[in-house]
Amino acid sequence: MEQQTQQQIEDGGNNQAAGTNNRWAPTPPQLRILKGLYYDKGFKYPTPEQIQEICLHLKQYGQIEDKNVFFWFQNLKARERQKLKEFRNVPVGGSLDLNFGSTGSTSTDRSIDLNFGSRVGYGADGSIMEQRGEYHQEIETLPLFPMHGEDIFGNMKTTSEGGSGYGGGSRISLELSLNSYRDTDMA
Amino acid sequence: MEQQTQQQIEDGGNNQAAGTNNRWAPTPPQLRILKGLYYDKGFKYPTPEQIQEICLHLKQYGQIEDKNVFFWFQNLKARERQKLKEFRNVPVGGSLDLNFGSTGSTSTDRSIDLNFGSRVGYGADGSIMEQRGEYHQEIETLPLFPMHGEDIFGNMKTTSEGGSGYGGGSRISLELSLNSYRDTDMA
DNA sequence: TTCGTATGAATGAACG
DNA sequence: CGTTCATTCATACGAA
Repeated sequence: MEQQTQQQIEDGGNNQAAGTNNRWAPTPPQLRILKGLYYDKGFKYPTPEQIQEICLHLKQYGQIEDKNVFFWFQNLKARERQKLKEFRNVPVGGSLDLNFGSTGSTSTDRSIDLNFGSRVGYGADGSIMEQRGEYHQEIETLPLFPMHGEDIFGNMKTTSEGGSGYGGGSRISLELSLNSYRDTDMA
Repeated sequence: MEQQTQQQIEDGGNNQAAGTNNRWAPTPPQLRILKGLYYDKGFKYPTPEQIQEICLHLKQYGQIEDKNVFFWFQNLKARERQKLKEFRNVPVGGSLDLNFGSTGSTSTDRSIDLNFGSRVGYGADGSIMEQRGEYHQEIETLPLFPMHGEDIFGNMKTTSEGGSGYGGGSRISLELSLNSYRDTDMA
């Protein structure tokens, strides 16, 4: 995704250039309303329409965008969840170990679930191939798209709804497209 | 610097062994190619076969699996749509509320419009035409969610569609909620 | 200044 | 497909 998104936060007419406020921060009234919705009303899952509405109302208390409201709810939910999860394994023996609130540096014992292909029918291999000994650096003299004479179209389940009916007819154009991005600078 | 470039991507030689980091992160070349396909080529709906092909090609730029490509396209499509959804919606009353969207000042948003899905189409005047079975005109008073103070602490998921789709209801109650925090004093 | 924490923002992954 | 979850990056701010 574009990663230049979080820079200019659209001042609605009042601009201060020097990187003073790059990042939105809720004004006290905004924060009060948001918290009121979340905690008092238990309003935690606003729909996009409701996000707009909230945002619209909050605009009278300061500059704000839809995505700010969106992220605010997302973050609050996520962090509440996270805290609960970390409280669960507090040693019941004795000493309180209040290590929550840290930025994930504390090694928690959350089991990593590499559930693969659970629902997404692309049924790939699922094998985590370790990186090769040396990293394949992006070389300028990248050879043309290597002939995939192998049967790469073999183990695909094709259960995706995207099945347009054809079975690889557009391979040529895709190949060309991929090749056209060998070393263009657009990152 | 107009880009903060989420570091974490591809430590340049040795990806972490299994266990430390599970989440795939596109390397810059991979990102470049993917974005090129999506934006420049307008390639948004890869078939499973094409996903494999793309993935195979991208493997020379770092570890990657089919599902990563799959998710990448899914997420980009979803978020672009979500953005459009949040930034439209001028109140039907006719307020002079404009410049909702804003992040596009210096953004390299070269999103080439092309065949959307099969759900909504845009008229020449910018109006949105539902292409499904029926219309739904008035979006004024629709008691969507019954939250007025107390019994809301259940598990309200407020999934916008109540059957016929189209959220946008709940204006009344939300407004009330917003108004109720006009001048209360709380933390 | 440096460090730690709180939090906005981004995005990969997954659910229904 | 739209929405939600999980994890991480980035940054503002206060304490040491």
